[in-house]
Amino acid sequence: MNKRNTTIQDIAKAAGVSTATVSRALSNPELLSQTKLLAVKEAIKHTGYRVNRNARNLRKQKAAAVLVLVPNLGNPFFSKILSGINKGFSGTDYSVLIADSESFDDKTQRIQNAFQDGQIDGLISLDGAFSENEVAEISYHLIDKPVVFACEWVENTDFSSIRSDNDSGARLAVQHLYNLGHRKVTHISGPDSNILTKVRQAGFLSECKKLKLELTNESIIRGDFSIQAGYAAASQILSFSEKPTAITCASDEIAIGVISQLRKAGISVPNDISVVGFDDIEISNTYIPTLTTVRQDRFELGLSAAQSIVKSLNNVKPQHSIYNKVIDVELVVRESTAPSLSTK
Amino acid sequence: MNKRNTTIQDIAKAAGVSTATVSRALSNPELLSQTKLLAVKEAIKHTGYRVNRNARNLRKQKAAAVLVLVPNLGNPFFSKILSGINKGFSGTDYSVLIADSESFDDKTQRIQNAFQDGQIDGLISLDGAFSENEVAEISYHLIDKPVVFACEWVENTDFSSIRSDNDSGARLAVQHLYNLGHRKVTHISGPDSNILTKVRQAGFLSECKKLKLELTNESIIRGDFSIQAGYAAASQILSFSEKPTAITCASDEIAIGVISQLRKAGISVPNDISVVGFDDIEISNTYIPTLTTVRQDRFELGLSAAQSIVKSLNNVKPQHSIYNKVIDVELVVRESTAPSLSTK
DNA sequence: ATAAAAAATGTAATCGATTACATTTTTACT
DNA sequence: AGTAAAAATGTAATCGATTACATTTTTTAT
Repeated sequence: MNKRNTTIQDIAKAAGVSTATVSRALSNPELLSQTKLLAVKEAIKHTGYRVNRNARNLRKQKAAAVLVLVPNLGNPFFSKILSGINKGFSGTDYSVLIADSESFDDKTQRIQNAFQDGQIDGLISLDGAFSENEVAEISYHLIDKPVVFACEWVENTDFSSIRSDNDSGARLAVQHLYNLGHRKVTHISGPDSNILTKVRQAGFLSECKKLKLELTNESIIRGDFSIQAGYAAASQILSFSEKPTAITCASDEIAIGVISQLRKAGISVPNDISVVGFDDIEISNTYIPTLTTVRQDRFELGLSAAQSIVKSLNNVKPQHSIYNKVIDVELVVRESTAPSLSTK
Repeated sequence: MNKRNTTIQDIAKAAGVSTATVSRALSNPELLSQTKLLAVKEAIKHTGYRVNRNARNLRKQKAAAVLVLVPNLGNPFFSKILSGINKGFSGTDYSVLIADSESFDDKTQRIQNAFQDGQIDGLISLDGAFSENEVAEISYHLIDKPVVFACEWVENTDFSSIRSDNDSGARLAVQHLYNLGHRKVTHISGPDSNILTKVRQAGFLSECKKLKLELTNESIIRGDFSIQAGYAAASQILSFSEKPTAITCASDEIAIGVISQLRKAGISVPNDISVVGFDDIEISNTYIPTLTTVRQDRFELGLSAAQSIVKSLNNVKPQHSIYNKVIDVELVVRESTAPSLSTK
């Protein structure tokens, strides 16, 4: 009933070898003679033996696990990234732990603890909202531990990161609208402190200047990435004396909020105003109208992050090379944008 | 540089006590005298000592982790459930491991291995697609390990489960349409083998009978839960000689697909046909028209599942009581349903 | 004041694998 | 054949905590 676990000792006995040999069969089979290796394998198959992770990790001072820090697990935006991360670790023997930034007060402490407890070997953070202090703490305590940011990142730091080409994305949106004849474009951006907000907004402004589009203090509306922010922004736009003919948004959710709110006010997208989103989330292809947007490959983002961690974890000597990868984005033209009326 | 970890030995020395005392201070402080307890606490604070999880788990034969099996991590439907699960484990010292059913061939094997390796103490499965054989395997090998299904479940088994009241949900939808005067209703269901499909479909049929609504072989259209299934179903409906005046769907995604496709064919929702969804996913409140749907509380589903696992894990003697919880659903009336024309 | 019971603390075995080091066996070369 | 080098294997210490059991200290009751 209360049968003891099969251990390496049992296998050793069954195969007529020492425990060292069994252990080698497990992790360095090339060191063994065919005879013994076979004997051990046979014994293992026979008993259904599996190595005890805790024992191995204790001895090896490893965790065989990686923590993924998600800013808000409830937000579906992250699911595709998680899926990519999972894919990246499948086939390795790392487990993926998930934690929600929102669920604890002191992120830094929590991360440090996890490392120190021997719970994790590496960190993937989808959350770029770290203060200077926090970054300093992490850098100091986690030297030689692999940390990579995916999607978001922290400015002016030495952490590796995988990100989309947000700048190009913002520019592509403006160019597309420009080509459709639009000359008055407004950008609805994300929360001030967010790095994605900054980059996309900068890209927008820079491209507008390049194309000599008029810029006023009504050219940028601040929000967050939510549908509600879209509602609010739309209401603001409705109050402008001179309305834009097109809008670029920092997220698809904003775009959807905007479209829905504009429609309530009797303004049709794309007939009256064109709208471009950012992300290409699931619904964008089914919303009415379907959404012209900048696609970022969230799966790839997660996959690359995972692969980069696996790589540095497999290097015997922890190499400190910072790895930055920028993933191309793509403009997906759908129904929410149309030629500007003024030029028609 | 290569400083050894602070261990319980160091604390013992610093506090002038034995390692046993330190260990007790950690897990059973009530056994100690104030003096010693304080001394140990002081030493711990001073050194920033943290217990090594692997050592503790090895000795205790625990993992302090739980596996969450997700049918498809990329599907945003699950994110809110995950969020609830995470909440349920926050404040405990269990970690949450995540795995994607899709990413491995042999689910059962994978689960068993994780348990056997000492990687996990319990399992939450959001995936109800287990064959009889698989269930038998799991039941046999995982007696006394807490396993709970959330959202989906497996019929005729002794596993605990947390589920929404899918039957009531399906009935509420029909009643709502009935009250609006609809007498010809079609149900678009999910994949045949899926348990949610079965229950919601049964509820639909039963309620139709109860209300004496006409049922034909066009009353149920088979699909899966996707937007694409909605497209396909809409096309089929368009080909019916006698079209329904209302449609209930096994998911919001289906509903959105249907609405979008119907609109392309010039049929307006809700003016020509009413549509009810199921789930109340994020977009439902912003889609155009906003979606009348049956809300299931996904966060609560995850939270309850986590809590039930924590409870059985904390019981010293593994109790085998099967825990089944059914969570109420709620009909959320929005714009996609309207009184039937024929009765107006 | 003393025996018995209860509380506090300590000693050392234990969980199950890995690996440094030692030893034996095999191979290669003169 | 004899020896050095290489390969294979074994012995036993080790990772860091927990806990059974033993011992000491304190409390309680007579």
